Amino acid sequence: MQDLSRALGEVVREQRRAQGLSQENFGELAGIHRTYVGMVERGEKNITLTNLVKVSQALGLTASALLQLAEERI
Amino acid sequence: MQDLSRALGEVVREQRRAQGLSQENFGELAGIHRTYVGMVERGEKNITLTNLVKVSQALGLTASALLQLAEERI
DNA sequence: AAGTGATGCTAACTATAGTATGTAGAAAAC
DNA sequence: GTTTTCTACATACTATAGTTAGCATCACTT
Repeated sequence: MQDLSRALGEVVREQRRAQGLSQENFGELAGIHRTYVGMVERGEKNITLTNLVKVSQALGLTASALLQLAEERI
Repeated sequence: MQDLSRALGEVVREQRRAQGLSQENFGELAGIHRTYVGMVERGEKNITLTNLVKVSQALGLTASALLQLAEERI
């Protein structure tokens, strides 16, 4: 979903900032590239399950919990 | 995740069968190809968010709820 | 045992997710 | 006001997700 990707991006950005991390720091922590973090946060990417898990873990959340936060925004 | 994909596949298969649907019927309902349904159920695919949502909706679940069921199996 | 429906599996293709580099601009730090 | 940090964006590349067709097998039905 387009809306869901956008909502997910918002949640990721907020949670990342709440942890005081730059996109670059966060990317290293999650094991993904800094530019990709930006794309996800802007809702430009249709993320796969593996990367959703990476992002979730870096935020200290389960993938389902992160998704639920995104769903609540729609 | 590999484990999570496998677990997700198990859940999808069980839920689909609980609805009395073949992979083909389910595929049509979800808007995805029957062989792809098989691949997902066998945990061979790293599903994207859009397809996770399609599958979830066809099962009458939210994406986060479906994912949570999968996570509980690991 | 022949026919039918459901699923597994392979293989080829196309679309796009994911990776990486470089540039530019804004905001904060100094 | 210069430097540093962060992010957006363009572009190009490569990996793989997603689509499709075809064939094999299994279970059930008649």
